[in-house]
Amino acid sequence: MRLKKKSGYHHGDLRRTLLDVSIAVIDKHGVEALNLRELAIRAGVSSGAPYHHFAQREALFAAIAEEGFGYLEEAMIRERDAAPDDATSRLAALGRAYVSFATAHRGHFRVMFRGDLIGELVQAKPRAFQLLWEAIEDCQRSGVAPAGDLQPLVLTAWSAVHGLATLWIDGALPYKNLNPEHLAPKVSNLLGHMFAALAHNPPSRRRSSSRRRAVRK
Amino acid sequence: MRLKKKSGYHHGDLRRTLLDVSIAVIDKHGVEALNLRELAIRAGVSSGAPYHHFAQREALFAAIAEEGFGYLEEAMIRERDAAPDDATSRLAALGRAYVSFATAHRGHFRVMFRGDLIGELVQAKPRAFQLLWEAIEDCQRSGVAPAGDLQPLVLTAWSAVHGLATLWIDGALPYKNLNPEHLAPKVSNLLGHMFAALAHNPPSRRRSSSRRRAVRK
DNA sequence: GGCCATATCTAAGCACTGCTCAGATGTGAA
DNA sequence: TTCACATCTGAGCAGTGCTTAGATATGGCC
Repeated sequence: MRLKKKSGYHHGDLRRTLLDVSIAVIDKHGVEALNLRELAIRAGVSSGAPYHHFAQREALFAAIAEEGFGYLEEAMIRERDAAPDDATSRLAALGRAYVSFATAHRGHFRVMFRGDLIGELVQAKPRAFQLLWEAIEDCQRSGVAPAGDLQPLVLTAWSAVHGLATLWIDGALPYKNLNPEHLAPKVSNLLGHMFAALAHNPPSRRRSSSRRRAVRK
Repeated sequence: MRLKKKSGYHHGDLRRTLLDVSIAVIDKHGVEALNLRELAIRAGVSSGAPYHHFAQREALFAAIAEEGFGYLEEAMIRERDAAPDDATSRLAALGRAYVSFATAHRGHFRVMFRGDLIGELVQAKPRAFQLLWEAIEDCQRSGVAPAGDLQPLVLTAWSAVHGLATLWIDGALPYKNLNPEHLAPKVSNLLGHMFAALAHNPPSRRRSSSRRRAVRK
């Protein structure tokens, strides 16, 4: 990870190298572990050099986030268009793509949704959201999502995939020895099936069927 | 936020004060903004004093996280036991409690699930998870959750509420002017209804009903 | 009350950050 | 070849987390 050093003085493509090394470090050790001095050394350059490409640390993060949102959108579109030609499958494909992206590009994802927000430098964010929105709209049109307000549906779907990705990346899942490539399809498919089931069987129809629950505590 | 200063020298309850000030700062400005020197000043104490209560910054975070997981569990139990006496309502109550806790205690929540993991100092984490697990098990017994493997159901439910909380706290939701007290019940209820619907209408029964979707792009 | 082991706090200082800046060094166009 | 410009160097500043020697208060003991 000490890319193309063209001459002794001018680096060649320092900007790209800084991004790549940063992403690798963040992927392995988290955002807070990124150190500009060490970053410069790894890129084979002096401590002040990075500041000619990124005014502050935050600017570096913003660039990584922007790149990440682009990749995410591409991945979602790719998987959606490769899925079987029904609305439920396409929705599930978007979900799979979201989680797959997050786990395959932890470095990007961590920066994209880091809690201590940067400010809204990133504009690509809503596009992934819109893909989901459209997919669920398609589900409604096909009768495989509940009719009515879209917002709760979209929010639930997005929250589910985002939560799964986040929990996995943060190592918060109590299931050890379980890979996300296995989990993501399960959750995504379940979500698709649940939308369809609720569309065919709205809650008012089975109000009576909830029996007393079993013992607790 | 400069609590009980008993004498000039000994503080009185510096440990508690440090925790409270930290939580307030993290709530407002994020984890990275917490500065031990400024923290000491705000607590009315010299820069070295905090280290007699927390060996390192991480130890402070660990204490906050531990406290947070305790509060979370309490809140979930409280809301569950106050809910109507059917499995679906109780599951929804747990979800509401999770999101409500996160938004009402941003400081705690941010530390509890901060990406750059601390190490597994915190043992309370699995308990909130277990509450969810048991609630969904109850739903299965009452016939208001799909039969079969629990894991995808639990994972989906947890991911949904965790994702919603996370997206909200990080300010990533494209809906501005919308409060989580409104969102959380919607998503939680939807989840409960979807579990019930899928239990009554498993996917195999309506394989044929997904029609062609509408135009795209 | 007086004494002292102990917990608590102070303040100086070390190593390491993010960031700045004056000046050195290449590069490409004229 | 010349020179305006982009790029990089390296020293240095201010602000971190953390350490440590020594000062100060507290509570149990007689």
